[in-house]
Amino acid sequence: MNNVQVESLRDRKKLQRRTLLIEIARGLIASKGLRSLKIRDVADAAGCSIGSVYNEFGDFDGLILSVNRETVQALTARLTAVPADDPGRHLHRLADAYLAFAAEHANLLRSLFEHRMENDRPFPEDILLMVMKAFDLMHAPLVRLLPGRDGEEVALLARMMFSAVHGIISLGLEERMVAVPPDRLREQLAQFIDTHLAGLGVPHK
Amino acid sequence: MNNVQVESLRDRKKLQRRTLLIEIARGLIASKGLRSLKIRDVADAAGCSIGSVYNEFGDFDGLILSVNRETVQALTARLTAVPADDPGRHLHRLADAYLAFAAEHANLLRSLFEHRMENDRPFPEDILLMVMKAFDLMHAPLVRLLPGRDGEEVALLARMMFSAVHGIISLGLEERMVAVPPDRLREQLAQFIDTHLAGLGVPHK
DNA sequence: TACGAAAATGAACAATGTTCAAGTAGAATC
DNA sequence: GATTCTACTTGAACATTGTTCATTTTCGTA
Repeated sequence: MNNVQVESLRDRKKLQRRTLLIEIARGLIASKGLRSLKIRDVADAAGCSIGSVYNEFGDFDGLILSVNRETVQALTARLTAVPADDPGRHLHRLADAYLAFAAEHANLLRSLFEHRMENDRPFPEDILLMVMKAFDLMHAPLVRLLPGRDGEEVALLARMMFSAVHGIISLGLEERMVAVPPDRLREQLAQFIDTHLAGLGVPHK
Repeated sequence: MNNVQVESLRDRKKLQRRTLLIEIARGLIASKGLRSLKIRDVADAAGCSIGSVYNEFGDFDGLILSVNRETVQALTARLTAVPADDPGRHLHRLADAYLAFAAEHANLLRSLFEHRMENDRPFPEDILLMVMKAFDLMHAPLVRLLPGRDGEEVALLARMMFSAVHGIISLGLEERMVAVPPDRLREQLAQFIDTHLAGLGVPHK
């Protein structure tokens, strides 16, 4: 069997529209929040019928998940691009990058972390893995900063630090809860990481 | 004017039903998640009409907010009841209490933090204040542990620590993201607080 | 060109939040 | 106790929005 398919006109148009639909949905979520996203608005903006959206994504959740998938990909790409020179600086930069992404795409990140599936359907494995991979990015620098410590301990520590940073950022940016200005948040995150590293016995430069 | 109203039969029934409706809505949110809450289910379970729910809460958001209001009250009560003897132990107990509450009422806490209002309506002031007050509970022990430090600095630190604890717990309990067992989380939180205090220069007992 | 598979369509349906005209029950007045 | 008035209750009807599917259209292939 030949898996190298010739890209037909049909395939090209299909992919093009899929991309367009995700693009439109992302724009709507980003600007007005997940709760305001409507299938009909997406279909209208894309100039196609509601049925085509269903044909492409199965259901509403499918569309949302496709947007969320790309969100976590974009986040991971951004975090992965952070230079990994000095491990201490690496941690700070990871936190900064996360903050910048969260500030720019607050609603998209909320959609990723807060969206619940209909009827307890399982959360897609691939998105879960990508989130885990993002969580793990603090692992490498922590290993370098804490040589000799138990491997699993450091892994848990990495996940915990990431969760802490996530909490500080997501509550910090929550407008309804008197948001801290991003610059102020940036300082706080830096202080948080320094303090925590000091507590772990890492000498400060 | 006399504000001491005689409690009429009408008032008593009204309050009784209001309480019942909130009770039912809370039970449904707690057991099946906010997304599964339906006005008709609530009205049916309470043995009244849909219209009466509207009459009492204005709209769907009103009902949800009433449940959330009681959730934050219950949380605050629980955190306030924590003994405040030694400031270090106080911090640990606050985190433990938060964890216990979150583990017992995961869906209610999600409803409190994740529910978005329709059409950008403002978040109710009183709930905001109660959440802020809960955040502030870490302030007093930190002041005792860090005498001589700038007041505003400590206030920000308290909010940051609370946010970090919130992040560790809420991501840690997220089943879809491979939840950490509560006992394991408890250890991690204790370690987190100890490490952070050490980093702040607080001598460990 | 003719045929068949795949996709697109949108009317109809289902679920669910919301409104409101009409009815009912409790309070107030006599 | 009867009457009147006010406030509450009701549920049918409506509006919004996710979902389905028979029909039509489009595209690849023989």
